[in-house]
Amino acid sequence: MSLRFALLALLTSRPMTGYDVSKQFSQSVAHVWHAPDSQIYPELNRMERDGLLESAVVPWGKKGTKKEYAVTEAGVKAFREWMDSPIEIRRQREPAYLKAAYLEWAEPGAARAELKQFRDHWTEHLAMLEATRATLVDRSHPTLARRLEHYDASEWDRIVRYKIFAYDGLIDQARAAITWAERGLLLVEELEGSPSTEPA
Amino acid sequence: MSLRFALLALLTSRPMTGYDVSKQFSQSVAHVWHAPDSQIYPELNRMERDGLLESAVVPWGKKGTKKEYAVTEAGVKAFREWMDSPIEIRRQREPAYLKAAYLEWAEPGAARAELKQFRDHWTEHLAMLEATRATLVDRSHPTLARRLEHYDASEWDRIVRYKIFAYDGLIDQARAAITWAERGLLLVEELEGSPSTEPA
DNA sequence: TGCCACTAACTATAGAGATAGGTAGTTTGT
DNA sequence: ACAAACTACCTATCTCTATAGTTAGTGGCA
Repeated sequence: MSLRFALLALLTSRPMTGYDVSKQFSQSVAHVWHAPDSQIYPELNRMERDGLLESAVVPWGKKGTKKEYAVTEAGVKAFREWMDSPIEIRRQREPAYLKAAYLEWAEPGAARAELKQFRDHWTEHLAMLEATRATLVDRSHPTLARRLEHYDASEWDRIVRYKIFAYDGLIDQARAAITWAERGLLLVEELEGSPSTEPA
Repeated sequence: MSLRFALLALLTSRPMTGYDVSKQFSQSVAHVWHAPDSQIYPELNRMERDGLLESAVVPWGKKGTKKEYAVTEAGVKAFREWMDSPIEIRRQREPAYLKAAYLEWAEPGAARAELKQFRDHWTEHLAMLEATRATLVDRSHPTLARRLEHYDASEWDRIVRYKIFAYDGLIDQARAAITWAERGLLLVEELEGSPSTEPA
């Protein structure tokens, strides 16, 4: 059910169309919670049906229209309630660690390639996270800027520091993943120097 | 599709009944890939249908029987192929980081409680991981011991070190999560010393 | 003999999520 | 005038996961 609250979180910064939401998602909230637009549109509909959002049809060009969603009071209440409720703990489900545990079954070349792929993915991801973190620190992040408009300047520091805190957590994770993959590469070099032997 | 390969991984150590698998899962592979038995039983059936496993009905007590699954050659082949294929990258989907980014909406008390809950969950999890890691290092881990029987003693070190490597990654993750939660608790103390003010 | 915890093996159902499409209007550049 | 890219909004389908049951035999002990 977190998708619903990720959407509420985003829409508290300003009203948006489904399209806006799906674009914003890939730039900001997605670092924290990813969703494709095939999930976003139906969920927005359901949230409107449940009274958490209200929509206004606004003209777009000559003939076109678009639907802009705004969070209702009930939506704000639901979001606050979720914020105050215990977090759901996610179960471990990460193919990389599963594979790592059985690396004796892999071709040395494949093992190396996979560890590199994993490291490179996280390196890229880390760069994105650090770039976004920087836009939070200097407050140039567009969604953040829109969000701060609703608040008194005395609150800004508090709000921004929570966002940075979230990114710091993600950055730590990414760094840990990269370090781990690099250790893995060294391990494969050490153990698979000669052609691998097969189990009996 | 990783469940299928997690099951294959486990069953390469020795043939097992569905019940064994679901028990073993919670003790070993589950640290790396969690699944409830309502997923395990149907998946084992499908794997048998697909020829990756073969089952033998063995008597149990006076009237009872049980079904023991063993990996077929096709199963070994499928497992090896999966091991050599690129890892699927999981999208970020972690409610804790989502919440952290919007902590200005939470009651200070609730924010503290959640961060503590998160930290305590990971602390517990870390203890379990470290305990399991220790049984790998001294080779007292039962599933590992059964697995090593299929291999020449010269291979043991290699196999064990990959398992330890996987656990090291999980341990790093757990430690990072705990450190992050503790930083969060300090942050909440710093920012929420006085009663929180509401957005305009 | 009766009870209880455990072993064994599921089923049913709903919701979440991934992948892959489709349709129609708008804006921009050539 | 036309194409290409972008905005807007979905739908369909399949698989994956979570939660909560069900049914039946086993082994021990009070």
